[in-house]
Amino acid sequence: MRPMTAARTSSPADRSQLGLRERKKIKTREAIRTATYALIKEQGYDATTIDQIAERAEVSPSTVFRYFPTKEDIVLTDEYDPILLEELRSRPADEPWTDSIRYVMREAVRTGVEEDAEVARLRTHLMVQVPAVRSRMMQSMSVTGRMLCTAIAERTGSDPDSLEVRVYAMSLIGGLMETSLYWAENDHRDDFASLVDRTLTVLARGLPHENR
Amino acid sequence: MRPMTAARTSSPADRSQLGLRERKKIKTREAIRTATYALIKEQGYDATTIDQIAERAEVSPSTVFRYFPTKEDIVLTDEYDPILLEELRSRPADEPWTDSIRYVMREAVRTGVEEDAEVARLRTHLMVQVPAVRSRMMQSMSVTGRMLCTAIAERTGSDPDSLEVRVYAMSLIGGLMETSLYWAENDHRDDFASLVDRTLTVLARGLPHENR
DNA sequence: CCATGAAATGAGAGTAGCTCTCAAAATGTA
DNA sequence: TACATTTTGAGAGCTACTCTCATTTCATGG
Repeated sequence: MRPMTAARTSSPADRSQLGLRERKKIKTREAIRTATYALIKEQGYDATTIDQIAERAEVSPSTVFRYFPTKEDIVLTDEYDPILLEELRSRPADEPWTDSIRYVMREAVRTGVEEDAEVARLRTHLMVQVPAVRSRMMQSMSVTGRMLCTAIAERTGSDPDSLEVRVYAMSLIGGLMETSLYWAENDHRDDFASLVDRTLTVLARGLPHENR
Repeated sequence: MRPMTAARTSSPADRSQLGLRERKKIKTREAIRTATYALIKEQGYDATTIDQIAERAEVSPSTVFRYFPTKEDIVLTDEYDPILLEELRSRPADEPWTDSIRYVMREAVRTGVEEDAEVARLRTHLMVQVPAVRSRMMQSMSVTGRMLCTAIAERTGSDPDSLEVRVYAMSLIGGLMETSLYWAENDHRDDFASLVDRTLTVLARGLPHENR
């Protein structure tokens, strides 16, 4: 999951371990991202072309596509899923697993937003503004959903491919997606962690105070 | 909502009422859709170009884009939302609204699949196979989600823009989306209405038989 | 330190979705 | 039949994205 978090650049400690080649690749990746963010802030998403990004990052357009499959991915890509899965597995086995999910989600959100609040805001903002970005986000969320399925199945001893587990996971994803949009639409005024908390409560107990 | 239903072509009775112009427009629209479905069945989605579609439908490529904003829309577009909203409003006020939703969803699904089972299958199949189609579907589902927000808010007297209502609606949408995918991935062997029933149960009561 | 192999990059051509403009054709109306 | 409006076609143009191939950059063993 990566509701709207910053890039998880490998820590500087690791980087000096790597060969010149690897380090250069990381630098290029960052250069492209940085250039993209800057250009989008200046001109908006649609007005920013790959050629412009390439020029500012001082690479060729070909290279941009070598690093990122699509324009949306430059803004969004990150790999939080394995970390999330790891954390979910490391929760005590006797903890009710809905609590585990709540804990892990809150944790993921916290580190994500804290790491680079500005990028988090830009990303959610683009999710609201640019349909292509929103779509790409949903797509990556659904990958996270499949991962959640395996985690939930492990924990509950059920089949990860069963309709029930899949529906549960995707409803969770859908809810969290909407939470991100809500946050951005309200100009990031709310505390995102609290919003996530409320979301998980709704998902667990349904809408409050109504004739259900 | 339109989980994977057929085109709602206006009934023939209405059509003769319209002028030549309107009738021709409807015919063109249908020709483009028919051509697209046929070509996709022959060659697959990606291999089918707009030019081919235009040629088979005997219109110019420009006209194709005049009728459908994107290629995905040729496969997916329909407007069931108003009907869904209408049906939801016509449910008795004292019925628990979760029951109303269950009833309306089941009804929508039933008419949708019955209307043209083959198209329903093709659509869900494409949702699984083609990321662009899936994305477009999710996008249109989220529109349905907003509509659901107003309906739920009407019924429960809550704010349609509140986080809780929005999260609830989108988790519903996410769950139903996954149901469609599940149906297609299992080669449409299951009875779709039953799947929807199970989905709504999960959403209402969570996963069964587990340590929650 | 250099030669050899591998990996990364750049240049460029090509495809297809999609937009926009403008003139021609089809249709409704007086 | 003549005029006004709507619909269509033709075509130019933009951009994301793919693929190929030559060139450059780095790693490594002698």
